[in-house]
Amino acid sequence: MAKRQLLVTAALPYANGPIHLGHLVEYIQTDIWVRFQKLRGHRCLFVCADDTHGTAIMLRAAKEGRSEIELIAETQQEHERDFAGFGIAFDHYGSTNSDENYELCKQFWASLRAAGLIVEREVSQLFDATAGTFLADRFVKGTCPRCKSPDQYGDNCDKCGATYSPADLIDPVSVHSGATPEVRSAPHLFVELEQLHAFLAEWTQSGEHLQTEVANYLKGHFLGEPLRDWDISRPAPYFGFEIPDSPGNYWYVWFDAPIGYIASTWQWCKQHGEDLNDWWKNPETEIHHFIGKDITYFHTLFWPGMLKTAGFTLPTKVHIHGFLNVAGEKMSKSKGTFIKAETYLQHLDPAFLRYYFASKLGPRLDDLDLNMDEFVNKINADLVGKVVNLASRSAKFAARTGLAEKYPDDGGLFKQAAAAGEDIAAAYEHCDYAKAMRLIMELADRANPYVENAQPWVLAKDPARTGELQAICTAALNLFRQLVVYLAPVLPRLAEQCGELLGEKIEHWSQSQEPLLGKSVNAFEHMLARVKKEDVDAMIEDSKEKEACSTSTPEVVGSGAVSGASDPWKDSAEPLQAEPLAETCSIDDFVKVDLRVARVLSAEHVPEARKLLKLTLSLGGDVQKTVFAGIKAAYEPEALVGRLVVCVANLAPRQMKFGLSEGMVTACGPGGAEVYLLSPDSGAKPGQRVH
RNA sequence: GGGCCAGUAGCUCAGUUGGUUAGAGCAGGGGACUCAUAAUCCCUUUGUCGCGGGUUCAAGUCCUGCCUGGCCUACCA
Repeated sequence: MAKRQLLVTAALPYANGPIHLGHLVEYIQTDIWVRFQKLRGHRCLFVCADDTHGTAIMLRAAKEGRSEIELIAETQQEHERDFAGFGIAFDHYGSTNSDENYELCKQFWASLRAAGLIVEREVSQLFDATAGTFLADRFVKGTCPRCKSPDQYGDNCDKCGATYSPADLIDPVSVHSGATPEVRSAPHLFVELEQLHAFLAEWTQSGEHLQTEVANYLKGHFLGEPLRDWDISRPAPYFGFEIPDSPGNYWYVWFDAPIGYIASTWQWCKQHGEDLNDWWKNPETEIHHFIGKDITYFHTLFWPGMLKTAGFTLPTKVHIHGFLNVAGEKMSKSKGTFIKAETYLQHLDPAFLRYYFASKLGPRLDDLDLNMDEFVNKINADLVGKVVNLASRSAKFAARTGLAEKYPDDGGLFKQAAAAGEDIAAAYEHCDYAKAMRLIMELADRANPYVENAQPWVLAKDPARTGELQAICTAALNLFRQLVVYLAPVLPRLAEQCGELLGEKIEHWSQSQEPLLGKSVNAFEHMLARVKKEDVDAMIEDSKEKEACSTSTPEVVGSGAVSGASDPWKDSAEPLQAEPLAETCSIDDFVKVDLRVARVLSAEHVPEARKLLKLTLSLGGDVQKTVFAGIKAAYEPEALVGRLVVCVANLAPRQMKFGLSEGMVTACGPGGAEVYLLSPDSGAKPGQRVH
């Protein structure tokens, strides 16, 4: 087989938070692929780095009263510790805040300028004079200019769906300081990506570089119309690199982040006396990016465009995966399913998660689900019961005899499993780890009955039959070792332990093709402990507690912080953080809103609507209102009929696709299935005003 | 509304270019063994292959319409 040269990257984690299990899907997926390629004898370099620039880092550092440099150094240390804990073996882990990255950014920039892709335009943006910074759209809140809903973000209204610029908001407020921002205009630099349209259409649609569903997505959503200019600069103050020919302006974090892939490679090259061009300007080198579906846009349009313009090698493949759900739902801090890497490692063996993810990961970008019962079962049944059991049931005997000189008749098992190697390798190569694990476990399923039939424990009692015993154990341990070679990309620690047991390191895929003979066998030591459900439960419990106390402090915006000392409920600070307090309003402002108790007379599904229920409310007497409420995911219509709710009774009626909505019912919660209607205490009567 | 994916045993899934009687693991039931981490082994129950049409000698597999779920996107709130 021709030796390939591969450069592999995983997405750069942002230096603004800890690694959690969702991140680890990607790093484990990538690490397995890299280990597989190395095991196959290819030259493979795995680089990554912390993504360190941008407004979020700058503001957090300010809030914590320290420098950005200090913050990103500390975060990077934590990230590297967590990755090491899960056996993610980067060849180099850098930072986007490096000299090499700045140097490369300048090169890319010069190329973009030379190609005539950069244009300058004035952009009006809200400016927070208190915090001294321009405000990205999501850092401004205010009242929607169209439907007058309060507390909307600066780019669009999640009540009426209007899109607008933050300057259009009524009574805008900076999320950072609570100050009223002012409109300031500043020159911004844009990349005219449309000039590369033909190239990007060809590159994305060639069928070679992207999963088909991704190619279709891009075709349908972006490439069908002119590509929009990309605003690539941010005015000072901004934590990042200043643009050399545009003083006072900084490259937007998404410009320098992917360049960090190259910068990290360069740092490795410097340390190892290699030439960067051999990796990034060499058509023989394959470049593979592993990313999550949320950053598809950047890696499949901007990034290839930048690489093409600057004369670097384009990615051979961009491998895109889905998100992680836990117990069938999005990870939730309050439910303890938002599990940090660090927390996991306090309770469970990283090998478990590596194997579990491997058994679930396919080549598509479907989301995957971490189901705790399945997790426990898979580890115990597959790894402990099937694979490791082969060694633990035969190694004790074999320690006495050593491995035979000649491989015994095992009914063709070793040969069959060796022949399966190419299928397993192909599954790894195509990122179909679920298939690879399935194939490997099929082999394991055949190995245990062999031992069962051979009854080594009977032979062990008869000294005259030591030769037979040795033969059986030689087969059993070789079948075990063969499985471990196939599993080595997923379970590197198990591969090491197998190497220690049999006195020969596992270093190459080809070791699965020939049995190991004539070696002594060391004393068997436990390789994997069974997973206990209690440990899993404890981890989840721990994730809940951690969250409750860790968020009470500095990040709460505008909190008159409740003292934590006498708070027996330990309510999380998350909801308030997710939606900071609105600007102070006067009593006069408040009385404009006429809240009334209302009884739900009827509630029905609106067949064409995804989120809406149609409610008929009574305000007493014969006053009724029809209201469309976005609570379909949370409530069954039948359950609402007869109950009292609080409605906004003087809201301007609004024509919706499905009819006229004459008010709204009050509810709280993040949305989706988590919506909680307000109810008055018993005794309230429809029509009464809420004061 | 548009795009993509999925729907096969109680659960998780396999099923290659259409080709015998649709499979595996787990769970359930019965038994065996005791080398092994209450591990293992043998036997065993369960299927309108989401639904309806069509192509074909032959459809889980191909085509088409529909239903359900997921993700994305848009619109409307």
